[in-house]
Amino acid sequence: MPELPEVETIRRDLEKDTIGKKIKSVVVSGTRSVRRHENLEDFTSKLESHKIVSVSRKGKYLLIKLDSKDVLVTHFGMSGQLLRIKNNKEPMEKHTHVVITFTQGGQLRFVDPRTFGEMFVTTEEGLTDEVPELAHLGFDPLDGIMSWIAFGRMLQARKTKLKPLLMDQEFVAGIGNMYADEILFAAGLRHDRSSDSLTSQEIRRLYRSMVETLSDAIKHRGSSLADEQYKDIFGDGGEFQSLHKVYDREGEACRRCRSPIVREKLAGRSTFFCAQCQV
DNA sequence: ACGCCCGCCTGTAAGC
DNA sequence: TGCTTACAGGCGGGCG
Repeated sequence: MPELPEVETIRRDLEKDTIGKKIKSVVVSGTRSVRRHENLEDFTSKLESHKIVSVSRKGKYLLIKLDSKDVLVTHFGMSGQLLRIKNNKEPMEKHTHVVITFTQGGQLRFVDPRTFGEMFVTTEEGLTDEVPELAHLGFDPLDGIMSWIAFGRMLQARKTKLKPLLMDQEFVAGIGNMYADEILFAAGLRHDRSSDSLTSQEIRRLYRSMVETLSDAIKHRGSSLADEQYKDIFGDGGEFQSLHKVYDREGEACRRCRSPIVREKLAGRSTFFCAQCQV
């Protein structure tokens, strides 16, 4: 499940190797991955014969900007992958939904078994005017430093449980179920603590844990778990899962206090935490 | 405003 | 062994 660290890893790799490339053709199969356009022609024609000028990211959204001022937006959902293919003749992976071929040779392929992900093209202005999910995104935790006082005010302004708040893309962009658990462990805070109950020390710890956990995860090229199948553009997994403190470690010893990691179901989602270390 | 549930999907794994 | 069922979750929408 690509969250901020995984999308950032994809972004950095694409930036190194697709800028300046010109799109020759785009082939879409099925109706699930490109669903915002009235017709597929509208999607493909906005991409074909245009050059990639930059690759950026907002939260979990990948933004590939073109020389036409249009932007190809990719959201990975649960199982989306963007694969950089050097040889166009390589056999298609199952669940390949979009194939972008470059004039210089090579392809980008969007593969997505669960089809929660999507691709669409909008204008640069459209990112803030026409796509509410993007326009309403909260701050990016790695995009500049926020004072912990400002962060504390934001927490105070809400009276909600910490975990759902961290996962609220309108509050802070890019954190999903997995990194929310890791961040809360690092901060020593329980998932169900109310956001307006934190001491100033806890606010600082939460802010620092958020930035450090996400940065560390990027250094290790994200997390790949058995069933979530995150892969980078080369088809390789990340390395951060081996450094997880709580996520997917039910019953295993807490790396800090040795008590078993607890798993709870909340709103249909798994939450992993240490009942000793998190208060 | 908040918390929770559902539906959308398919691959994997547990259960019978 | 083989079938069926449960489970994983991002996110929008709906409900209490």
